[in-house]
Parts: sequence; C-alpha cells; structure tokens
Amino acid sequence: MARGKKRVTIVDIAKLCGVSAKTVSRVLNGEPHVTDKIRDQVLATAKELKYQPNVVAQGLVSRRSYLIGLIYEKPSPSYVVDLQKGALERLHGERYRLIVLPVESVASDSEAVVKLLQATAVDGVLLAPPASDDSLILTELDELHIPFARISPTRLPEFGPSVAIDDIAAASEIAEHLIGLGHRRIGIIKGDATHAATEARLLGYAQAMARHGIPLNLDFVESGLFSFESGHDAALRLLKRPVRPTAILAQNDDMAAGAIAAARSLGIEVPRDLSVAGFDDSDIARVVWPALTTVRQPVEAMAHQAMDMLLATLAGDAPGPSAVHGHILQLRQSTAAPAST
Amino acid sequence: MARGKKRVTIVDIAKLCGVSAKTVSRVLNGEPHVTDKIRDQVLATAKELKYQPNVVAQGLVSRRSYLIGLIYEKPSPSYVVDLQKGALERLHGERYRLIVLPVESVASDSEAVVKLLQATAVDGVLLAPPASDDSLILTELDELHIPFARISPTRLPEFGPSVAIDDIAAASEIAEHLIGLGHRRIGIIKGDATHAATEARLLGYAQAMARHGIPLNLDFVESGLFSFESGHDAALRLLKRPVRPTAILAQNDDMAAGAIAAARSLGIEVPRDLSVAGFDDSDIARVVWPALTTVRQPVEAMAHQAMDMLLATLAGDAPGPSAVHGHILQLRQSTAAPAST
DNA sequence: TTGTAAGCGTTATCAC
DNA sequence: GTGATAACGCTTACAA
Repeated sequence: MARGKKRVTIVDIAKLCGVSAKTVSRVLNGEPHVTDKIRDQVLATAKELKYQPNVVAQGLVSRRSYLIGLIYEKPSPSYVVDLQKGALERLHGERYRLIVLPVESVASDSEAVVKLLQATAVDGVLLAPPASDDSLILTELDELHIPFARISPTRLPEFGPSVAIDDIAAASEIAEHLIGLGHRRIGIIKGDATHAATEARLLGYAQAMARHGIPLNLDFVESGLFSFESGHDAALRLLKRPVRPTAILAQNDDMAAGAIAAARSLGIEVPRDLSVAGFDDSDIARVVWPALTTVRQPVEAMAHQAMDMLLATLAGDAPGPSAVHGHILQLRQSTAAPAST
Repeated sequence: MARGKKRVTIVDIAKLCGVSAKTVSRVLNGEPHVTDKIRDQVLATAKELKYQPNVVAQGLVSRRSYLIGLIYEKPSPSYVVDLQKGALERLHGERYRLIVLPVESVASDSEAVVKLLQATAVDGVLLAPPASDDSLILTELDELHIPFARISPTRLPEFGPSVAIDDIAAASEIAEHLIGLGHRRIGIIKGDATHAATEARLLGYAQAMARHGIPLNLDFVESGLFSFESGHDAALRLLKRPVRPTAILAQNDDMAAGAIAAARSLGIEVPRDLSVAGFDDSDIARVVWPALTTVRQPVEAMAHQAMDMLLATLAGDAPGPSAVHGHILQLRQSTAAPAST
C-alpha cells in the first residue's frame, strides 16, 4: 500500500462526479439502481484516477482479510512449487491473496500452527501434509470457524473437504509393476514417519506383495525423510545387506533419485542390477538418469481443486464432496526385469 | 479470520475491565501512562478471552496491509524455494506476511505487474529477476511510493537497494576453469533473453575467453529458457554441429542438466568427451550424474538480506548500501580436461 | 493517568 | 435511483 501520497478513494471520485460515495460504491460493485449516465461517468473517472479499491477497508466492513494461507512442511521444491502453482491458478481473478506458511514441524507443535493462522488472520487455509492429517489442527480450525480444505489426507475423513489420490492403490500398483517384472527381493524406502502417506504407501506395497505371496521383509524396509540425501543414505544401507534387494521402492522421487546415486557409487547399475521406482512424478523424475519409473500424482490439479473447495466454502456454498484424483503409472527407464536371482 | 461467532475486540475487554477502549489499546501496545493494576487486569482478560488484534482494522488506521509481495517469473523450483526460504526467514517474528506473486511474463506486460501489486495492496515488494531490472516497474513503484528491494539486478543501479552477485566475474571464473583445463571450443547455452543476467554472464564468458585469445564463436552460442528441456534442446543443437564443442557453459544448472542428458542420448560421455558447467549451484547440481561443476549463488542469503533492506525501508530507516554477495566456484565431476583435440 | 471524539475507506441500512 | 448515516475495530489527537 502506498504511503506518503494519499491514495485515490471513492470519496475523491464521488466529489469529481458530484455524487455520493455510496453511488460510486454501487457502480464499482456492479450493483443495480444507477443511471447508465452516472455509471459511465464514475467508471471513467475511476479509470482516469487509477482508482484501486482499498482491500483493507473492504475487509474491515466484510470482516474478512481476503487472505488464504497455505500450510506445508519442508517438502521437496518441486512439490511446493506445484502446490503453489495450482492454488494460485484458481485464485487468479479472485480478491483473495495467498500467504505461504511453511512450518518447521507440524508434529512437534501443532498448537503453534493454529496460533500462526490466527495471528496471520487468514480467511481460510489450504492444508498440505502432514497438517492435513493433524487432528488437533483440524479440531481447532473447526472450533475457530476457520474454513479449510485438505490436500492428500489419509485419515479422519469426517473433517472438511479434501482432495487426494488413493495412496494405497497407487503404491500397490507400482509394487505390482516390479513384481510383474519378476522382482521378489524388494527393498523399501519409507518417507517421513510424521506423514500419514508414509504408512498408506507402505500398506499399498505390502498388499501387492501379499497378493503374490511375497512376505514383507522388515529387514528390507528403511526410513528416509523424503529428501535426496536421506534416500541416498537409506539405499546405501539396503544395498550393503549381505543379500541385497533387486529392486527398491522409494516413497517419493527425491529419495528414488538418491537411491540411484547410491547404487552408482557402489558400482551397481540401474536398471540392470537394480530397479528403482519413485512416487509423485515430480520434475526430478525426468532429470535423473535413468529416468524414474514412478506414479504420477497431479499435485497442481489437486491444489487447484482444493482451493476451489475452499473458495466455495468462503462464499457460503457447499464445497462439494471430497475428491479422489486418479494416479498414473509412469514407466520409464529405472525399472527392468532382475538379471538373474 | 473467523466468521460466524463474533471475535473478541478491545471494546469487549474494555467493558469487562471497566475502562475505556483507548486504555486497553494502550496496554496492548505497551504504551506508558497506565497503572500497573489496570495493565495486569487488561492483560489477564485479554488472555482469558483469547483476544487477537484485528490486523485489518489496525491496517486501516496505519494505512498498511502488513503484506510484502515477492515477484518472480517462472524460474526453476529450487530457485523459487530458496528465494522464499530466505525471505521468510527474515520475516520470522515480524508482523509482515509474505504474498507470493509469480507472473507469467514481466517483459510482455510490466504494467500488469504494477497493477497486481497495487491490487494486492502490499506495503513493499521483493523483486526477483527479471522484474528487478525492469525500468518501467522500478519507475512506477517509485512514483507510487511502494518500497522495494531488488534481487540480482544487473543494471539501473540508481533504483533502490539491491542484493546481487557479480554475474560477470562469476561467469568469467567458471569459463576460466574450463579454459584452464585446456578447452578451446566452448559452447554456450544462454538463458532467457528477457533476463539481464543472461547478457552479463555471456559477457563474463567472453571476457575470460578474450583474455586467452579465444574468439567467441557465435555459432557456438545457443539460447535456452533456463529450463531442463530448453537446455537439452540447445545442447542437442550444439552437439550436432559438424565440429562440436569440447565443453558447454550453461547459464544455469537446469540447462546444464539438460545438456548432460542430451550428451548421453548421443552417446557422448561427460566429462570424458564433453565438459558441462552450470550456474547457481541449485539442488539439481548434486542430483544429476556426473554432479555439476557450477558457481554457487547464495540465493537464500541474498533473499534474506533483500528482505532485511526492505524491512528497514518500511521502518523508515536507511536500507543500507546495495550489497554484492560472493560467489564460489564449485568443482564437481562434470568437467575435465578435453580428451584430445 | 485516563477518556472522548474523530477518522481510516468501505459497505449496509434505510430514508427520500 | 440516490444519498445521509452508521458501522466495521482500531489508533491518533486532544481534552480532562
């Protein structure tokens, strides 16, 4: 907001047009009961004076801040960017603005997240994981009557509208792909334990394996934090086992990329000696070599729809039922049949 | 902002304490001239009622929105994230909030950027390239008295405080590295022409080459758009020349990663048959194989400092002189001496 | 030390 | 159709 020189207000326009401020307000808001002549005149002077409505003043009357918060926790860059892109896309042309609110750790202090939202005075919130699964946050937001939409929740379906994919099915599908190629010794790199998707994806892997009579060997399950480095380290641990897996399922693409790097550092060739599959189909999947077989999660479209639901709620409409987006298996070069067992 | 149930206001507190709203205001703002007894009482009831000041109402009086905008144009995810991280870091504990404002194309409609900023009613702006070099935007912001800080501008030093690296020197340095390895036929992949850094970095390359008597062969200069794909395509064009370069200087890491992929698709091995160098030292530099030799630009620290300058300006203080951050040559595995010329 | 009145820019209410 | 008037929640200026 410009300080110093005074901004043009509706009163200025009113004076110049010889009408009341209310009439100007009517014109600017497209309300009826104004002569075409006056309407044109007001519109013209508004344009000439480069009038910009004062959102803050509007907000004081309407008891809104026209601010929407986006809560997420240090995820991979491409995920954040897709999230923001989708949210902003839907916001285009709306009066609402997007405030980014990355938080250090939802799990360690969800109370702080709620406080942050209150202090920021947002009209509504988009909750990305793991906040979208945090019952304390959901409960408090409900109590405070702060509308929200949830992105990729995996539980507590009774809380508010949400947009997700079927993590279990998607994970199951990519595991089936590896099994179909002939893999039996499958290593798994889990994501951050505070994200509920971690459990869901593991479950999906397990289901697929169970269908084919492959026991889930806990010795072949390692944990990462959804980052390249953590995936690299976890893969190293897996690949140094006396009997090592012929394939690795990583719970996101960054960790899968790390696994490929780890394999290379050990002289293990992907996909000849080791298949690696990711999850998300983020940018990194096409950047690494070999390009990652992964399962596509339409993050941008999901964020777009979540914002749509939130805006509907803010407008007093029904947000529509929670949506489940489809996932798509992306076959690339990082997976192949095992050499010989 | 919660709707429905009415929010607690200072008037509510005032009534309960039997004092005037002004007194409550004084207490809440830490102003003097209030008895300790009343102060304690007000503070207690405020806490009990979970009072949250209405930022919108405060903003109307102070003629501020307490909103800071961050303008950038579809850069690589890791760059945006670093930018946001640095800006938010500095904002921690401040009353201001960050609004992200990615724009499609600054060059094609800088007027729209200014309008966006006005409509969003930000108190100040952080301008990332190429907006930080756009004279129309800078001029208009000056006229509108909207404070700003510039990130990585390359010209128009008379406009406002800025934080940058010496693009020419950094580019020159990485070119020197290749020349020092023995490369003479050096291909160049420029970035988006609307970014002024593109020209500066090209100049840096040229200077280094000139120092060693190597003419800048325009036939060895291709243009990209700072994206992986554009780098891939540009590299393909370079590598299909009858006489191909022994090294490629890409103006950012994403394009360098694309160049490596292009080389691989042609059966050209990096760094044995081709050296590839990037710029920025973003995440992708360590993810690709071979890891990129590049020059580190401390984006996060730069954004942090730019925000610092902006906050100083908003507080009425001098923002301090424009700063030039140091760059660091990062030697990794993507560059080596040419095989044999 | 405390309170009153006015105003920030806009919209809602209700006369005219 | 149009315009006073009040109100949104807070702070500033001034009075008591």
